[in-house]
Amino acid sequence: MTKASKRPVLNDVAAAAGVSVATASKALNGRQHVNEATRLRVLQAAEELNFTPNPFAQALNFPVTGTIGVLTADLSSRFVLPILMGVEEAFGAGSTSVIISDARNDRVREQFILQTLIAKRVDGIIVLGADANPRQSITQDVPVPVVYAYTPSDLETDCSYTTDNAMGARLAIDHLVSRGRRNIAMLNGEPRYDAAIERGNAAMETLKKHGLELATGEVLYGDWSERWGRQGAQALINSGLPVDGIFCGSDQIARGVVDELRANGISVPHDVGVVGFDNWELFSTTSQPPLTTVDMNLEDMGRAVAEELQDAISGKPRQGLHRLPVQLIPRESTASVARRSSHPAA
Amino acid sequence: MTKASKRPVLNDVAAAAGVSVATASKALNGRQHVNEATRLRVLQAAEELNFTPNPFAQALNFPVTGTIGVLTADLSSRFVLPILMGVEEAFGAGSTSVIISDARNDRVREQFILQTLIAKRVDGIIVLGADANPRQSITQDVPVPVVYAYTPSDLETDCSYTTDNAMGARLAIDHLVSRGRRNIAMLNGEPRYDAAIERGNAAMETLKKHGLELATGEVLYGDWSERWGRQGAQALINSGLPVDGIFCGSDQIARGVVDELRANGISVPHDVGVVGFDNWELFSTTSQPPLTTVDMNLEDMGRAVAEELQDAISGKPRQGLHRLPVQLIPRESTASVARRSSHPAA
DNA sequence: CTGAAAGCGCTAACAA
DNA sequence: TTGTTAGCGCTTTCAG
Repeated sequence: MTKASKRPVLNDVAAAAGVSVATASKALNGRQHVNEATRLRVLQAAEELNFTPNPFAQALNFPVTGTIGVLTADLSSRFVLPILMGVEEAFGAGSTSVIISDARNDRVREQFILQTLIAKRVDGIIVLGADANPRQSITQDVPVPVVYAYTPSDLETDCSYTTDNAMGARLAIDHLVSRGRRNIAMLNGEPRYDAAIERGNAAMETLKKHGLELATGEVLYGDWSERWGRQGAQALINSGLPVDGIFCGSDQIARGVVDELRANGISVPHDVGVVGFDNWELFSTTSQPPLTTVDMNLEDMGRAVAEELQDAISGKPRQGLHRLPVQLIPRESTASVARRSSHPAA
Repeated sequence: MTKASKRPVLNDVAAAAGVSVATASKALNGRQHVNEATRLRVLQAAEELNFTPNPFAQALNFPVTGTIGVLTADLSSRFVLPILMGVEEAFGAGSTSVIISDARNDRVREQFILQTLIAKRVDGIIVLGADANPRQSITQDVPVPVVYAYTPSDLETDCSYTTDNAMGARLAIDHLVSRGRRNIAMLNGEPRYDAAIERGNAAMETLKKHGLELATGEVLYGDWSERWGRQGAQALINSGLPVDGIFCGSDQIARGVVDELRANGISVPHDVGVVGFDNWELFSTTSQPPLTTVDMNLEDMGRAVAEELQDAISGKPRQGLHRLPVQLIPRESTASVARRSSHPAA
């Protein structure tokens, strides 16, 4: 009965190459003062033995450990996942590993997780929220750099990344106007979300720049649901206003709008152009017609945050709130068509 | 300029308590042969200094490292996330940390990730797939225990957990029958998925046990979409068959069915009872009426897999394919109502 | 250019 | 019951 073959350690490599561990170490780590020939021998020995250095032993010699922690407020959130994927991608390629913990919207749990993370000696922490309203800073509770994603910190001295909601609204309105729409309404989400407010205000300002106003005089707030989209559309229809463009606070709202309009014999995009927000493909691409919408590029945000944290860890911290650019995805719900407005009908 | 205060190490605790590191170690780890009084002193010193042991130094002394790896085929999959949350919850409470890596459906990337994980000395690996079709085993490529979740391994000697699709179909059919439905059709997903086949076959068998047959003679296969749900419903209507119950392979299909039936003036559940699969709340609860559906309890699966891996790591490996029970969630789409079938109409 | 030796923080025999 | 000592696997002076 043979003993289970243990993993090779540096000593084994050194022996196989006929050198000391010290030399083997230098050779493998690309240090200088090693004869090129011996370096090659060491490298080859390591290769043959299938040697990988024990990261725990390495960590013992270095101040950084090569792991970072991600603290999510709510893993199941649709916004969190893409960001997480971006983070994962940015770090996964390199040699840092990502420990993910979900606080499940529980403050107590969050504190516990933070303790655990720092006990595990993470080099830095990413705090990942599910909405755009600022949250309480944790930076002072923790001895490592922290970067906030999506949900910014309430401290200006922290480093946060979030979405440029105003830009999204601007793009949406500009797009509708460029498609010849002049009577634009906005069906927004819940006003208790900063994201909704930012989108709403920017929409109004942008219209003003075009010398226009909202068809309804003001932004219509509701919640983020399809149901509200249907209700809102119905209300617009009932109002008798000559609305020819609707900017929605989310794709779900837009989906409801499109369905309701169609149900009332109003053609999208022929009679009314509709723009959504989020590019949640489940809704934006399966809608009939598919939705023009604003994509927040959340995976990019994940990558950006990851790089920011890397920098902070290596001693180049930045501070402030960074708003990442968004992108308009044009689809059929605002396609250019010969329209009523060019030949004003009854 | 004061030097940045280093983290306290065991030595500091020992000094503060006036004992040696050895004693301090024993005291903190609950070993015996320590005077209760000194143990208390050590504990208190540790508390005051806010000491947490360096996990890397600990790992150096133990065969296990306290980290496990999760290899996901596709992090963005709706099925993967709940399982992941279960895993996270099961481990997160304890002291093992979970490293998540997403292969993005890329075999090459998958191999790379595996190398990385074993280089990081994970104690075990969970392979998390996005569908129920067996996948190639990786167990032999890796020196640690592996447990497969959702997507089982193609090796019977591996340990896999997946959904009991047959049970789901059984529950669905039993439920429809118990609600008095006798002319049941099944609109299933894509036949290239084992999950679809298993659900389809079990549905037929269960009907047979009730002395019934599918209203259409056979299972109708399509894809997993709302669109197919609408098409299928339309086809059933056109067929003129007296269908009073429809079992759908997914909630999305069911959603399409319900919408199409309503659009044709057919009442759910009054005229036709509809059962979905997945309990994807986005669809199941917002559908009108809300859907009776089968919940796969994926978070439980995550927990089960986590425990299984724990056991395997501590030397109690199990093998074979485990099918986890599912659960019927009754909602309005099959509510009991005075129905046509009791007073057969024209 | 190479290797012996010390040490990172902790645990575990073994003495005392 | 306690402390001394020797590692775990690796990196890094510092002699040679």
